[in-house]
Amino acid sequence: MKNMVCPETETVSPKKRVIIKELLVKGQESAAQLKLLLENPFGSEAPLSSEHLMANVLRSFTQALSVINSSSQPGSADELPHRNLPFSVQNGSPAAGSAGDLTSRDCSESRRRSKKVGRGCYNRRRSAHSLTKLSCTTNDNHAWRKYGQKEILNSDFPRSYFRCCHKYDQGCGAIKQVQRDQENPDMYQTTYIGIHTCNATPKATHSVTHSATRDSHLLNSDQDTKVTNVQNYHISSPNLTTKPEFPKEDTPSDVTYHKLLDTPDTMYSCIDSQSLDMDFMVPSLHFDTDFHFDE
DNA sequence: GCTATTTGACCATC
DNA sequence: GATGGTCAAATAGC
Repeated sequence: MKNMVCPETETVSPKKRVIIKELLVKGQESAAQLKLLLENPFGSEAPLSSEHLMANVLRSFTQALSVINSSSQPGSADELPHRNLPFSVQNGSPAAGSAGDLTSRDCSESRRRSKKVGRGCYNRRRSAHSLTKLSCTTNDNHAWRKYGQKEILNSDFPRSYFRCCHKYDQGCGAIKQVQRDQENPDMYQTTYIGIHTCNATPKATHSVTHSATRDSHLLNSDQDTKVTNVQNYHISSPNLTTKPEFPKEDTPSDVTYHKLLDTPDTMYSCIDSQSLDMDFMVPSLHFDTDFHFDE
């Protein structure tokens, strides 16, 4: 959080400054409440549960970051980001799937006319806001659709590419890349790029896709009523996965094979990698997963 | 028949 | 030219 003041904030309008300040203050208050709750879980009189407070923290900072980021967008409106806004607006980073996705959709039109024409009219997402997580599971309770897999140089395991199932129906531009950890094959390195702009709540995702339906007996039988708070990040063993091995490939074809972590979607996907300090937000929390923020 | 996954090809970036 | 990200036809599963 020490780098919270981004260059973009220096160009934002006074109106936005107020909004950003309010959001940050709100987030800080929620974080403080969460800290109290965690320090004294039984004696706390906090009106909200830890997961609600966590969600509030994340929501506040996410919205603040979105406002900051949107200020760098030409023609961006002076208003709070809305969940249903097109990905390009909310995400704030043209490379974070917005330009790429939109142009890809445009290109898909021409692609129908000619297979050879229009390919490659997407942008790489290297500069997109991304978050890398190392975990024994790849499940984040979102509905993802695999769209590619690639052998990576100097890596024993291929990298799988997923995008949100609501890319086309809701324009959600969130994607993620999953790759087994080189040193510890039981662990998965998951990189989240872009943010979820879809309305689908994580729990509802099982009914969205065939794949999710197929695996819903793993997803929703008991986990989604159980795991809703941060304590569930403490996965003690990779053996918790219901499908420990992937016969055909080294990365999961569908993350829903794994036990749920029920991670709040915003935890991964709505964080500006340059300006977030998790320790500031939740100083006493410990996650089994290692968060690593890319540049 | 519909939908998700696989996989080779294409293309942008480095 | 090498590498990585994405597309889309082919295939598989329900």
